[in-house]
Amino acid sequence: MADVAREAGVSHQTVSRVLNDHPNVRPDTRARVEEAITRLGYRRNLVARALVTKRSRTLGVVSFDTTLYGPASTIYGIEQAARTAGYFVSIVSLKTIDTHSVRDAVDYLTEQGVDGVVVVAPQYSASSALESLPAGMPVVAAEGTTHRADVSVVCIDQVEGAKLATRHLLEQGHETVWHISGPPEWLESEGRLQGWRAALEEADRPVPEPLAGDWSPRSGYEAGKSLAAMDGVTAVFAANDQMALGVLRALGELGVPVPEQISVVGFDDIPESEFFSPPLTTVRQDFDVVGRHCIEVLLRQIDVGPTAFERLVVRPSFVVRSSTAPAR
Amino acid sequence: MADVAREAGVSHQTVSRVLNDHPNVRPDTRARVEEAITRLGYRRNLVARALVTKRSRTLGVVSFDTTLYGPASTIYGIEQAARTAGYFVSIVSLKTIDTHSVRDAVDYLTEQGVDGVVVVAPQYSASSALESLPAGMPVVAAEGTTHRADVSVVCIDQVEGAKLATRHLLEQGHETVWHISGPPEWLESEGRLQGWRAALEEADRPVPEPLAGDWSPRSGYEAGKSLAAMDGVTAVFAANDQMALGVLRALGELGVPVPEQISVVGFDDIPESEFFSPPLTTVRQDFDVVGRHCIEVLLRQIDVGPTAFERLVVRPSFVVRSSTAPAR
DNA sequence: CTGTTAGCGCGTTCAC
DNA sequence: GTGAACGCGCTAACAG
Repeated sequence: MADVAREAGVSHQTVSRVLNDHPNVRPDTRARVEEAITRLGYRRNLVARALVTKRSRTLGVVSFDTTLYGPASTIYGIEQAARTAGYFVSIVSLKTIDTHSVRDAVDYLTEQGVDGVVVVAPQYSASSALESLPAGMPVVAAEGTTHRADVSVVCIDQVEGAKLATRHLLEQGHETVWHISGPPEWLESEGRLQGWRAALEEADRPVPEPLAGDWSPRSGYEAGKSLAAMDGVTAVFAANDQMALGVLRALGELGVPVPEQISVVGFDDIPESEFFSPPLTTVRQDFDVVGRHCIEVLLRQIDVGPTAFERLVVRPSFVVRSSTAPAR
Repeated sequence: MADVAREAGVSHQTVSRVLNDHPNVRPDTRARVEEAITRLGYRRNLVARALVTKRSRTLGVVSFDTTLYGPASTIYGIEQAARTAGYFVSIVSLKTIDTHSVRDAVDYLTEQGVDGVVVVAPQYSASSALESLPAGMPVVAAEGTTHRADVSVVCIDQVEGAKLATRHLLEQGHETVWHISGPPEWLESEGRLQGWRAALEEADRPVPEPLAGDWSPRSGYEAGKSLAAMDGVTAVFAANDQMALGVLRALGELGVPVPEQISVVGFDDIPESEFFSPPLTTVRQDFDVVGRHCIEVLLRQIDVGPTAFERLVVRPSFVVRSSTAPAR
């Protein structure tokens, strides 16, 4: 910066003003400085800037297994929105999620001087970790829940999504709908289970015992085999598309035609679902939007202060394809 | 830090020494300082530290569409390895990849003061962007290629993987193998195309015109329909699993039995492949390992200086499942 | 409109 | 083994 100042024949302060779009700079000095900057290929040092402004313009993201479609898409949305707003994104992906690991990750990010943190926290354990976070750091939870008044939440309405799926099946004339649930520690499992049960009860239908899955195609496959062995199963709602894929595979192996004999619905609408055999009817979640909302909320919190607690719920939509049909 | 020093009755230098595990500190003073640190809940300011050491302990990652399975897994590996080594990871994911956007991303990261950059650059355009990067910044390319002597590369042997797939099909007695390729601007498309062609030529077989895909299941679906309409097609090698899924879907729709009439092989081994109908024979890439290697190489480059250029090739493996069978 | 001065929180170099 | 001074590159506050 000193070099640029010398080159342009001004003080380093003026260079700083040009860099920060300060109004009080004469156009021609500004031009001289800008020219010097490009001539010297000068890049400012954001670390030094962060030291004095106490703002690093970096946001932290803590997530569990960024390899999964949901987290990956959410983070993508976060990153795009953050960069557009001029922020960097520093990521920590946890293999095991518990109160300590989330706390540690946030501490770690805090040392680095992040201005705020998004915790992608679809598990109860992660959500409870939110409770113990140090106050003062702006935090928003994506897909989480919390009792704290100073932590904002952005999430997709899981209950509504499950209702959409279940009602669709009921409208097709199915007597009831079986459910393959996700792992119990996930909020999304709980929400989908609730929505499914509520839709069934609203329609006065029997509520079968849900089958426990773990999000993996394999668990869906096992559940699918169990279902095929039972009597009277005509409609299945799997808590995600991977498990629905497993169901499709199991039924295919056993020669049970889908959707003729059994209708199947998933949840997520991963890019592959449209090309499953048969193409999967599913609930679409717009993770991108969730990511963008997270950044909006977080930046607002950073800028206007901790008063601006918000809770944003994104509505899912329903995609009908060929894995569902009217009951015979 | 001043507070801690006061609390422990020492100077802030001594606190700094304790924090950095400096040997010249008496055990009891060290204990006093450590106690003061925990009592005050002190966290050091890494920004200030970075300013004076000129090391931010942050690594940058530039990637295209982090939603895709390959990049997401690679980045996961990178993040794990980096954090283990005590580094932060700052991510930039590009929606369009060209020389300028990659350059801009690296510049952006440079301003932030990253100690090194991993460019996940499976496209030619990204690779060519590597050529124009400013010298001095340690850079490693994951899945890229470059003529620069100061940029290390870590990649998976695409040619070998394609040969594995093609030879497997040939060994099953198929006369030749058809290929659905990825988009031409991707290095991986090129490598897989080459490997497929080489394996065919080695065995003195006719080389059919490849069908152009774009990685999406839809493009595989279209290609599958074309293939079904042709005579004598008994074996297909799709350049990724998503396109293979599309092929499976198209053949299923048309009533062409897989693998009885047509055998299908994919590439990547995404978690879903095992549960396709039928389960997909495919080439497995260990993205995790690639990510870890990238960090190893990058850190070596940062520590020992720019002399340590390396090129690391990871071998893919082959997974036989039920989508391939002997030719009739 | 522009320059001067001070200091952000730390590590490094020297004294002691 | 420990402390005092100095400076990393920048912005804020004030002076001119």
